[in-house]
Amino acid sequence: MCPEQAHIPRRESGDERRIAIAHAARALIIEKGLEGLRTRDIAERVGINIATLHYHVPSKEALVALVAASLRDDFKAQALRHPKEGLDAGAQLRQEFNEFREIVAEMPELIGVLSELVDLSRRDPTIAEIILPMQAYWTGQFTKIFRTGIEDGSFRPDIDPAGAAIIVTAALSDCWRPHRRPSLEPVIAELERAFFLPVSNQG
Amino acid sequence: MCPEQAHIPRRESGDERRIAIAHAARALIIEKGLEGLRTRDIAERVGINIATLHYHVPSKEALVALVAASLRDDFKAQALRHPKEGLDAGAQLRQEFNEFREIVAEMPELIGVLSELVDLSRRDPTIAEIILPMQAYWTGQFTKIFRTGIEDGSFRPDIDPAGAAIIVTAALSDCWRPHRRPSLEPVIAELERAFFLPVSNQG
DNA sequence: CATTTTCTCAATCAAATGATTGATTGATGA
DNA sequence: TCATCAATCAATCATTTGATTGAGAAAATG
Repeated sequence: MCPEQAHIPRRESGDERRIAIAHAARALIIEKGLEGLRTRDIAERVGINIATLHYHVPSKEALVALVAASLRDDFKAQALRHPKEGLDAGAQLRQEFNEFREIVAEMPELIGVLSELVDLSRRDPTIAEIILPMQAYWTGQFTKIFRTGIEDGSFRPDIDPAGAAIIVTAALSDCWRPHRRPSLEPVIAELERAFFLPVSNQG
Repeated sequence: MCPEQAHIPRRESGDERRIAIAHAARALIIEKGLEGLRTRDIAERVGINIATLHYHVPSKEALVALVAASLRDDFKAQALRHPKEGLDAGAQLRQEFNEFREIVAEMPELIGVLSELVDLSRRDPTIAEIILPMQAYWTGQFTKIFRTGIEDGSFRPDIDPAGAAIIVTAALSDCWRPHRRPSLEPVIAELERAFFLPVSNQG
């Protein structure tokens, strides 16, 4: 009767499974690209049958949408972990840079998958609905920071906040790519010089 | 004798066919993404049989490499069309911006396909061998321009040429995406303000 | 305990897809 | 005129791949 079945495949709850599936999918998108993403590979990495995967996530389309939502949740959680109230514009900008450093260090796949899904958004409205607002939010954060920084005189007065925000997010995203990774710090430094007002006694 | 047979399936030379295949593939990569690229679709768009396509390009891998090489050739041709000898650094930078405007206007798919292949380079050494040097060349052009512009005093003296070059290429590439396209001019303007020295009578 | 719900898998399907085969056509040159 | 070769296609193959079916085990519910 074997009261102790050593190998009992621990039964996960639906949410846990879906999170595990999303994370496996993210890793596989980085490894093989969106064009190399296979439901079988995901199931194998999670350690479940393909049918089980389809039980939790009905279709591949839904699966990619799940990945998109998972990115959004991680981004949101990360932003909430670093409140920016009470900081001046300069400190807020440096805070954003630090958050990006943290993402690159702790969730390196996040930016890469995001960039693939931004491309996909061009052709897939379902994904666009999740990804574009997230990207707009990130750019918007920088726009706000630049606006207040111009007002309080810590940034160059002739900055176009929206344009500068695109430059910053584009440059940071670009530095995610492995062959650009070593350039992250020089690029951040150059961004600071490009927007901060030159103050002799700044630091 | 019917000297004009309206429907004769004109027989193309190998090179012509390969060029046509590369262009069809480029268009399809933009429409469906790398993950949606199908050899059948390419053959259909060129107007040939799949077997004929495989006669000219042995495998799908070779086909993507062909696309990469075709991008490189177009880039090279475009660069040669705009000689930069004799221009000062400021004019050279504006010249580069104009070249980019021209690419966006006349070969809008070029930047998009390039960006997909840069991603692919992370996983495919064959593609990396073609694409990364091309990307490095483009960045290198900006690096040189910044170096000379610092020396002749038209640019901010504390610019890090390599970092600034990455910022510029990343920002321009980002503005290729359709939802960013309207931001191209503001971004270019902001890039100029970020690197040119403020001169009251500059024009 | 009985019933229901949740979760899991082996087996299988149907379509998609990259690639090949074997034959045909037209041009070129000897 | 005939042999050769580049270019082309219809038909077909072998896998891959997203998805389904039907059955069963574990947990929750009553």
